[in-house]
Amino acid sequence: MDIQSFFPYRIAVFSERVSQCIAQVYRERFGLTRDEWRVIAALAEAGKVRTAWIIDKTTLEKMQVSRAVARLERDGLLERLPDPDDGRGWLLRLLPAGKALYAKVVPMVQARETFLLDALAPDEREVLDRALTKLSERAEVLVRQG
Amino acid sequence: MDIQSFFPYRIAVFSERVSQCIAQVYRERFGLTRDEWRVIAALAEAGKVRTAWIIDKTTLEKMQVSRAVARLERDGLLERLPDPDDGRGWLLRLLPAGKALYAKVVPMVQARETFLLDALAPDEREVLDRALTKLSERAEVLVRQG
DNA sequence: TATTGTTATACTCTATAACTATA
DNA sequence: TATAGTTATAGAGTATAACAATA
Repeated sequence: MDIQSFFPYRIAVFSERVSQCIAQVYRERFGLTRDEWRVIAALAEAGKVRTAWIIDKTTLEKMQVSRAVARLERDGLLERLPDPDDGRGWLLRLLPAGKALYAKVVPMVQARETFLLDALAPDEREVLDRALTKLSERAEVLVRQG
Repeated sequence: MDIQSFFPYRIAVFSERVSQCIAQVYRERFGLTRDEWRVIAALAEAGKVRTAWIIDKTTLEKMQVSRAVARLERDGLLERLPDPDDGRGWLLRLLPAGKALYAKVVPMVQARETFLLDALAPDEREVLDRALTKLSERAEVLVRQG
């Protein structure tokens, strides 16, 4: 077995590199952690939502979301409102400072995504898209079966 | 921007899931860390090599390799021999216990890789392969330019 | 003076679970 | 009894750089 052609290894190295491209923007230029960035990105498209919705959207654990939200609230980027439908939970909403930050980050990371994907022809992009979906389903099967 | 269709996010989630599939084998069943597994896998195909070669093959930092090697040596899985060509370095080689461990892990992780890739038709696999290579090159450009 | 590999240190991240308040 | 979210804590991983030995 050649590790460098082993698919899971290739994906891990590739993913690390792509993540670094994006992290250079949200971390180095805007001081956000990955979790904070994900919470902001999820909130920006949502308006006002419950924590559980964020957890689902971002693929983060409730604990990670809890901590990221605490930091973002402390920094004045979002607010937590009591949930009228469930006294245990909160509704989360970006504040103007959070929206402004998001508006600055998005074009930069989207430019990077575009630069990456421009390496592919439209039909290659389609195949890649479907391949990721199919592989992801199979990976989930394996993870679940242990 | 919808985070769930943002390519770097999709790749990160996908990669995490695939890594988990493989880690279930080498970590949960054989007690290896990711770095230890990479060092063993690289060594297994190489025979006797210098540390620098491992660093190159595994995409790990010299410090991570140094620590993984120290643990693997302590556990009797590999040995370090003085490098006759360079008194600063070492030659690394798997011991029988290391080879035996590798021989047990490989079929299991390869079966998982096969199960994943069987989701794709041969031509899809080719496109995926080329796409990863092209995207990876572009990502490296971005990482380097900062 | 540069390079190989080790060690130190502080920091972040992760995983598990206990805990509170409410349903 | 179960669930939403918080907190505690210990362990693992990460990043930076200092360091000794050798080139």
